[in-house]
Amino acid sequence: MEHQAKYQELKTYYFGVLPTLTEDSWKIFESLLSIRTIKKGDYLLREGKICNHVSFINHGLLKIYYEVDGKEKIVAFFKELTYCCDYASFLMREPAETAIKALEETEVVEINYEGLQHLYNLVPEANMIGRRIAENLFIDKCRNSSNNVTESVESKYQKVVTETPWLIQRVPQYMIASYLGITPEALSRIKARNSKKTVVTAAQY
Amino acid sequence: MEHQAKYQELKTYYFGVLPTLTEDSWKIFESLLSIRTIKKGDYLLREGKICNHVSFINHGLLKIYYEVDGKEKIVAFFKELTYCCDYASFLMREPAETAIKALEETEVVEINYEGLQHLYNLVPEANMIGRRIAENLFIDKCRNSSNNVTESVESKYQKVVTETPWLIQRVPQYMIASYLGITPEALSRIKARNSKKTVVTAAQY
DNA sequence: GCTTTTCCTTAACCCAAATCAATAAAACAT
DNA sequence: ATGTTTTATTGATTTGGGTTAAGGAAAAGC
Repeated sequence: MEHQAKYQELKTYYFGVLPTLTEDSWKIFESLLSIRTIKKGDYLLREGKICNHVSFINHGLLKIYYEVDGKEKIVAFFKELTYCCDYASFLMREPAETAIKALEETEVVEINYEGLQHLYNLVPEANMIGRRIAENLFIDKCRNSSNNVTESVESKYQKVVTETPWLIQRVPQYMIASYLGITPEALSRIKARNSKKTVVTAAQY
Repeated sequence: MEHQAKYQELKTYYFGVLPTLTEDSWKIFESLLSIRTIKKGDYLLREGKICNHVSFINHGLLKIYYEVDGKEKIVAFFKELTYCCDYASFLMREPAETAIKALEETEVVEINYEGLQHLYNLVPEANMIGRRIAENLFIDKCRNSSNNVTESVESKYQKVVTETPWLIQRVPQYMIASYLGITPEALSRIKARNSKKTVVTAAQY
């Protein structure tokens, strides 16, 4: 099967750190997966729809965001070799308050809600994996909002620059601004201030 | 045993909505629990320590907060019949960035990290419970930060007033302010503005 | 190549909330 | 009850980011 290599990737990156499933369990899991491609600018999930899949990204880049009085508030970016989902909508079976849109041509391997419940029933060990995934998601979310509370916009931007340089490369600055919770103008000013500082500092030596 | 009633409460409120454990599994779980009381003003968890327990609150009230340049940033309040933990520290076995402090005399029933892992090993169904708990925590966190992004300080305050009136009763206003991410002065002004509005509105009829 | 659209920057002005400071009101203790 | 500490309010001032608007740079389209 052509997709075999994709699934192998998934197995390695997604579950590599997790307790391994038996070959049989893995087969069951694999049988529940499907592949989807999303063109740049298209939606993986539309606001108001129930999120019905957990998607593992083979390649591409997506954003998850709220739309509040006409303006986007980007919550997160998802790139290849991570999973992507409005987990709140997915788990609660409620309409999503967010939308997920592809910023680049994207390919995902996904499992749908029924498939996952099926898996939990058929393969009890999968509960442990599900637990770890939920735990990791929660921890990430905690770190994230901890950052938002603790740090200034300025240092949040610095963190993006140093910790996720790929983001700067791959998305326009106004989306970074939205992600940081400020306007593009404000981010532009912050950058200007910083580069001025650097020049001054450099000039002193 | 004197604590029996306490554990019954826990069983009802904490696991009531969750798939029930068998009597035997429950016995194992129960054997791993212990009781602790925290005096008003004392810590359930100190910043920098690894959070070693998930605590179910029998009675009392706690706050979880960051301390950033001398000022508290309150993340959440926990009252009786909910669970309380710095889950990020607990799961990652990392020093907590938060502290948890009792705002009232508090009694908790808790399970420690080793106990919980032990439980997961002995009672595989517990993984499902752990999964559901992590999922719920994550969803709560999502809702919360969604709120923070989407809504104005004003409407966040209104939400606290209408949705968690007990908070207003039980904690001083400056902590509500911290929870909302503003200064006590700012909250005082919001209240003043609102009551003025109400008076004006009332006078018009 | 040139045009068009999209994105970024800069400036002037405005506003909500922070800060600083002083006072008032509650809560607590003896 | 009275003094002490803690909490809440109000005012004056500052500030960081929002808003509006305009011009420049870079990408995308043809």
